[in-house]
Amino acid sequence: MQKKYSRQREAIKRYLTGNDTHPTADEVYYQVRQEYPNISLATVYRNLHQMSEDGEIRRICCGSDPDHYDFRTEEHGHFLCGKCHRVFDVMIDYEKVAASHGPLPGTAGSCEIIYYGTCSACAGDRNRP
Amino acid sequence: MQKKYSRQREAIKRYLTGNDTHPTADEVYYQVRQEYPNISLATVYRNLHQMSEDGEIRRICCGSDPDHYDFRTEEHGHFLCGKCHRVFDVMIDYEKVAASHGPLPGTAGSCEIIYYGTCSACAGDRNRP
DNA sequence: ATTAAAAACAATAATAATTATCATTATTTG
DNA sequence: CAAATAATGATAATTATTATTGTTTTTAAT
Repeated sequence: MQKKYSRQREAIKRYLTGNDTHPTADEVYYQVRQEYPNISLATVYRNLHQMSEDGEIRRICCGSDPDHYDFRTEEHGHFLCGKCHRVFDVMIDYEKVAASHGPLPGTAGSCEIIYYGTCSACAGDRNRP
Repeated sequence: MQKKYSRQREAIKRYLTGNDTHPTADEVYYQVRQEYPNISLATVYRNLHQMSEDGEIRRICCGSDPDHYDFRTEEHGHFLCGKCHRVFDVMIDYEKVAASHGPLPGTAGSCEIIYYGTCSACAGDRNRP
């Protein structure tokens, strides 16, 4: 099945690329809807999935949060804020990490490093009761 | 709501503790069923969730696999085999890891490190067509 | 430009994993 | 032992995601 162009996919990719907050399928859906009001959520999922398969983008599975998507494909880590549910990039020296773990039970194709916490913005506005 | 004893929860905990393959809720369900044939899947989920909240066990969210549960609560990493879907422990020196990443966008409560690949057992028996 | 073939679409049904509800049972405490 | 309440089993509901299907776009060839 050779790939064909689609404006919907392009819009999805464009939104992802222009945004360093790594959105979920839902967020992409609501944004791209501005431009294509009758785009289907299934189309968003289909294209996000396809593009990650093709290595064009990266899917980030973080905890119980729905999957987020990242246009940066180079190896790097992430930080999920438990309050605003945004995902931030974290620069990591993977060579150093490789040197700091014990033997693996097989061969690894990839390594995901995710920090869970509260981002400084959310820690700032504490609206106490 | 103060906690009460339950034999079902004990059986779940016992199975988890006696097993270093980190099972999913489903696997726990089918095992504990041997002992308590009419335990409910909801009971399994409820207790696994509750125990992770209480810090008695750890929930491992790995990729698109259903959640796995680990009786070891000390900080360590994991390796998910994409073929047999077993999760293995990986010893990691977190101090070294902390020294190998850039600044975080907030304060992290935990850090999950997961390797995705194929375990040696599964790499061994390659039944080619 | 027309048209035929294939891929992508919108709408929606289906699935999988997990959580919530609720009436009944088990555990604790007096 | 009896009252109070947490835990259970059964099942409904929810959430995120994938599959299906009939229609529309895109591509390539006339």
